[in-house]
Amino acid sequence: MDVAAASFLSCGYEGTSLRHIADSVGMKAGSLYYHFASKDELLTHILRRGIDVMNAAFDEAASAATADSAALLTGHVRAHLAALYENGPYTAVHVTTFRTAPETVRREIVIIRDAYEARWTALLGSLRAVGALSADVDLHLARLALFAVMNSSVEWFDQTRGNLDDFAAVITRQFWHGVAAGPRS
Amino acid sequence: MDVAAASFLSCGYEGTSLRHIADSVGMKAGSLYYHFASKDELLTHILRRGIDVMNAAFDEAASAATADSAALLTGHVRAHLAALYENGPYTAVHVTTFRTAPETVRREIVIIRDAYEARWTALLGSLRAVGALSADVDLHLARLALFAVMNSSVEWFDQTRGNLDDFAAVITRQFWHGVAAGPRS
DNA sequence: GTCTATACCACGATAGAC
DNA sequence: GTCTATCGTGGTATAGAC
Repeated sequence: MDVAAASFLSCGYEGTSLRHIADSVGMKAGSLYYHFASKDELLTHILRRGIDVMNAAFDEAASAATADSAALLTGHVRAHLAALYENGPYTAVHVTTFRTAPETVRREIVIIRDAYEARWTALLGSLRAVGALSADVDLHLARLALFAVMNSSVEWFDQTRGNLDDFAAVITRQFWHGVAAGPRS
Repeated sequence: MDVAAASFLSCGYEGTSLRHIADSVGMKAGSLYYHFASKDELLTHILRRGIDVMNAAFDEAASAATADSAALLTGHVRAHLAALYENGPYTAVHVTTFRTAPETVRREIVIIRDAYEARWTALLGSLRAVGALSADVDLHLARLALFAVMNSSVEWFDQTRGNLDDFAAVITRQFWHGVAAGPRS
């Protein structure tokens, strides 16, 4: 499954062939069907596991309760990035391959995916409730923007060069305070 | 080419078949080869055109010289989004399909793509030079974050429901000032 | 649980008639 | 400029031996 996830990650759904996966692990293509009923089922398993990892990371970040809103958010960003980079390709597959997956797969996965995203929207909502987040930001848009930065980073962030804690901090900081100089107008 | 671009956009490189493209325009697959030497060349043409559109949009935004830095940035964001949404699928293909394109295609396109991205980094650099942008932001990271939000929006922004000017304004505002409440710490 | 062998299909691409 | 016809390849998936 590791090999399959890596292939889905870099080659996409249609670009991944069961023959190549089997070859990579020293098996024949037909043998894979002892473990999985179809290519779609294999991908579904991988995507499911990816979301499980994300949820576990979210749980851990949530349990480290902090009074400071910015620190709480940084912790969650760090957790999401860790899921993306430190738990094999399962989570990252989501970012790159969900889009082109067959409709049957998407319909099944989108449910748990939405649940994960809802946790983030709720997190931002709670930050707003305590007055840490500006009252006029659209929670939905804010979450999408944050996800966009975190998820797109799989295409350009080199984890061998940069520290993940620093990266999470700088992303959160930019999201939180913006890039403008000086005091807020 | 419109049909081909739409297919690359929604199905990806491997998921797009020349037979389907031909069918959609009432032709036979073989006939396409009178116009294009290969599938790769077809995709290359489309990606090239997408970048041309983006550059033209950037030019137009740059020509509308403004003293106000935030307004200048908003204009460029509006232009990039317009390229994404108002010029057929050519620009959007870039966001979704470049990643899984064959290496030969990517190698050719990445040059002009990098040039476009460099224009944005230069734009942000000039904003910092006039003191509008905080001195301690990483220009490269800031550009990537902004691109992440703009480009990912093709997957969730519904242009039939939202006005593009408003959308550009809200994205820029969030990027510029952040989401935190109250005065900057 | 993995193998061999294979069915069946869709793909990109080419050749040559019209 | 489009057609028909076809080649060769590689895809998912199945059947049955071991």
